[in-house]
Amino acid sequence: MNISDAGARAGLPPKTIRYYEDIGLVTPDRDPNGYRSFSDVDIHNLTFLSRARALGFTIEDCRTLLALYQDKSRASSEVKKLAEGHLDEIERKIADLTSMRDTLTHLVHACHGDDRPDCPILKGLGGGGATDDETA
Amino acid sequence: MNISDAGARAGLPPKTIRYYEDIGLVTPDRDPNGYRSFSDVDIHNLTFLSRARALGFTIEDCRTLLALYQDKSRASSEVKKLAEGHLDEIERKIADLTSMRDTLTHLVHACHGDDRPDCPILKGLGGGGATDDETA
DNA sequence: TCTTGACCTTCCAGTGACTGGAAGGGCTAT
DNA sequence: ATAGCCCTTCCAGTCACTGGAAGGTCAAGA
Repeated sequence: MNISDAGARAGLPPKTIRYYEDIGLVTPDRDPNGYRSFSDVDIHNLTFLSRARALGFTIEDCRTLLALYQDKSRASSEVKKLAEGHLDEIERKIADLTSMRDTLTHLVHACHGDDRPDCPILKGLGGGGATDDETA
Repeated sequence: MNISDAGARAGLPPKTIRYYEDIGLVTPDRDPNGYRSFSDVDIHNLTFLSRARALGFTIEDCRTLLALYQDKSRASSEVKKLAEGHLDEIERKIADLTSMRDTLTHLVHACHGDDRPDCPILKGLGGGGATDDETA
């Protein structure tokens, strides 16, 4: 199967698949004309990678996960440990973003947003964080 | 003031400040020996940038915000529009991460995590998403 | 005076995970 | 033969820094 069809099945653009080959995540055969030829196993592995990436695992995590996937004698604890570590990372990112959102929501709500220059958002960024009267 | 002290006040590493100068966000004076010399206004602008970056605004957004900050006749609606756009982006990221977290949490909970090879996490990534018995 | 150590300077390269584009070759249908 | 689409490789760019090398400056201490 050609790279476009493989990509359509795995849910990945051809460019990304070439990149994955570059960094050694997949090793498709080649047809006599030099075209990559993807087997069912290749497609399967690409789909695995696509899903793992969609869950936010880094490429290096994906490399490890794929190796564990192919190692029929792996310990599930290894997979779980990796997944839990990633879960922690996701939680941390959500917490960071939520904190940003809360601060920004506060500032946006305080800004009337008309054609006058007075702006609590800019005050919040430049000043000490007060939105109107700092002498309270 | 030297770059290290300026960085300490603004909450930015010297490297980052040099980078900000490279891309034209700040333009500190120079002492006769070639060292950068940061005025109070420079520190203020750097602090503004540091806070805006901490809220997740891109560098280009920061450039725009800084220009609006310095333009005493800006319309607050422009600032608000930019902030709301960024807020939408943050919400989208939180939604993406939350979806990842939910899926991953489900998989992690289904995995016993011992020294046996059976692993619902890998099954979820490789197979159709089933965690144990697909013939149900 | 000399040296040490901490600062400063510029410039180059690397990060992560692609993505865009150029230049050139292959395949199929008309 | 030609058009149009696919394939190939290779190079450069993204974003916001960050690390490191090579070299200059300055204040304090022996």
